[in-house]
Amino acid sequence: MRDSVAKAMEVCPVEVAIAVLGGSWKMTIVKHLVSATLRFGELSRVVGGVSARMLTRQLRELEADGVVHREVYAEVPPRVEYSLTELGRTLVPLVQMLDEWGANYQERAAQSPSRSRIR
Amino acid sequence: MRDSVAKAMEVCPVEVAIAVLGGSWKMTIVKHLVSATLRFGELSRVVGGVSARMLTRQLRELEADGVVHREVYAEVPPRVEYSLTELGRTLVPLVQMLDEWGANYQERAAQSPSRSRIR
DNA sequence: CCGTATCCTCGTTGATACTG
DNA sequence: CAGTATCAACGAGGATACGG
Repeated sequence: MRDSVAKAMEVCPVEVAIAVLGGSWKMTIVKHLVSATLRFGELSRVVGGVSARMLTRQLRELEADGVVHREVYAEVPPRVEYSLTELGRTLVPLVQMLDEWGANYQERAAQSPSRSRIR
Repeated sequence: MRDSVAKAMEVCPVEVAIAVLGGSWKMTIVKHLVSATLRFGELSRVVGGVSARMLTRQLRELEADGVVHREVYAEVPPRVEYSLTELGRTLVPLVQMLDEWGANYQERAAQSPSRSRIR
């Protein structure tokens, strides 16, 4: 398990969940893998604005945390497919709630578009 | 709104939720505020191992994101109380799910205590 | 009691170039 | 196609000291 997750375990279960899911683009990745198995390049496209370097890193962490499965096909050109593990599929209702909450938050923000500038 | 949240809005609603809730100790703070209004010092105690500096910072961000309300009482000695806003209370089911998922993850990890050391 | 100010370190991320 | 290597820049976070 990753150190950040181990550290979260000493604090609170909610922090464990955040440690596993809180990385940049991670939940977006999981969200897209809910409905389909995707190749690296496909993920790169559906997740907007992520570099190959970051996408690789986030996928490796999700794999290390047992959420995502990585299947490599020994072909030319190479093909690598990513899918949710059994554990990953337990995230489905969570992803839905987060997505809905985020969308609702976005709507509210659109109604009062002030910026509070915390530094 | 904070820049990280604005940035997340351009990616995906789930990222918005993560941007608001993903900071260190944030969900732990929210979790504890679900059942009670708490003073700064009380939060400092129930959230383990957080410095005053970080706790202040996380609380200010949660306030900026409209999740937490900060009430200052002009007394000596000073008293500052933190509570959930209406928006913050919409997080309650989310916090419960994250807590359960994290606890379940922790149980699984306890059964296969391997470490994958991703750097 | 409830913070802020300052300094410093370390991890994370972006950009770019390269490879099996 | 699906990455890795390398370097530079940035920001989060700890330690410590101080203030209203």
